[in-house]
Amino acid sequence: MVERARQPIGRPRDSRVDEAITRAVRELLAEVGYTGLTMDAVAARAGVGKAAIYRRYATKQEMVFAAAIHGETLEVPPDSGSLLGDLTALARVIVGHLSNPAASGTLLSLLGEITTDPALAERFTRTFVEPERAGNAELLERAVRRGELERMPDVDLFHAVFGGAVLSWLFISRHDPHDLPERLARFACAALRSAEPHPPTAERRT
Amino acid sequence: MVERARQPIGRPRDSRVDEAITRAVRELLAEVGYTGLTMDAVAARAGVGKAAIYRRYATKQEMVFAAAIHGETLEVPPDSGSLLGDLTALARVIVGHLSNPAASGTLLSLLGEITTDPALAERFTRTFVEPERAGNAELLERAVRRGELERMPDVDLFHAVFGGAVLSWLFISRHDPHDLPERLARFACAALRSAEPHPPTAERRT
DNA sequence: ATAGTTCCGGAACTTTTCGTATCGGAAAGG
DNA sequence: CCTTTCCGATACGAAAAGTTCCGGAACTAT
Repeated sequence: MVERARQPIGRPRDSRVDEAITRAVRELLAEVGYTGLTMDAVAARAGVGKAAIYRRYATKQEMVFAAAIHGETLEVPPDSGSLLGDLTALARVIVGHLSNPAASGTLLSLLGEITTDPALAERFTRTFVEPERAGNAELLERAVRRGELERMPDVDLFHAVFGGAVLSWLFISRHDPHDLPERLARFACAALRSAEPHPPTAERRT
Repeated sequence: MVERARQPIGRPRDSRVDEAITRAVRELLAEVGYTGLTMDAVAARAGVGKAAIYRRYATKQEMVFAAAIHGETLEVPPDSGSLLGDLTALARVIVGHLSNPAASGTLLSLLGEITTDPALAERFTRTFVEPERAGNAELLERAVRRGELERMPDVDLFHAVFGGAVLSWLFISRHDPHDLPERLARFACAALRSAEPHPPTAERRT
């Protein structure tokens, strides 16, 4: 009853095959999109057999998801000394990631699939959404500690506004992103600074 | 040589077939999503032959696009008397439209396709994005005329922020939208009101 | 009325793609 | 040496997109 044989026996998997598959998926996603991507094309470009792919991923959906999130953690930008500077840097990080054609095409196609697949939605939330929300919260906490903000803002709302604005700017309006970070950061900064419960009529003042 | 026969001859198209196809597409999009939608399923549910579909739309993409935007013009909410009220109403309209499972699934899947199809992207912009941006501009102009805003804000940025925030809230964060309109309107209103080029140091004053 | 045109639902057909299975061979452990 | 698992290659069945034909119906022009 002692579970001992933890190391697998048999020929081990070739890590170069993993890398070739991931690279092929990303290239093809950028070129032909999610619906245009075929398993045979992935196998051909990666120079592997289809069996090698299905040994790793059960479905095309799973393969694409894995390739899309492979090491794609948005890092929190370093403390710039001001909320406006931090927000500008954050916007630049998001724009940078979403400007990658492979990542953007994958993200949008995945969003379409998510509406009908609760399990995929759950994984997406844990892998993508939660870490980014936590990063945003950290950035806002710095501003509170700095004294730029009196209290902690509505993190959920800020997260939706900031990420959603970049998403909409790039993929719905399809504008040039070159000066978006400055404009968006100024907009968000203004909103956060004047986040008083009741604006002009100061009914309660300690 | 006189071009006279402008009215088509032969059996006219049955408008009930158009309606049945559109309804079937929307129902199926909500149930199985874009990639899960098949032409055979549309034909079966609509109770029509596939030939009737292909007589109207050349491709699946075109059919879905047509069904998605069928009379889906976001109307500008009536003047509520204040910018905050107008923004809350606008957010409610957007949330209402995007909460429809058929419309939301369609929109997201379409976004994924758009990344690899410039022609589709162009049509999407003209049909969806431009009218909504114009509606936002009208709403902001009311606030300027009312005196709530000193000058016209950055409409492109506002449009991306407002729509993008709802999009992200619903489909990326996947939160409950019931109190989003109020929170988002307050956030955006605060940003718009304090949109001064240089905040405290009033260097130029006429 | 009748001929010509276009529509209708239904069904057969071709091509493409997903996912599985099978093959000979290679790389690891027992 | 033997078992297991991997490898690339290929073949296969099921499903689905898109095309095409059918017999019949509806509408226009003559």
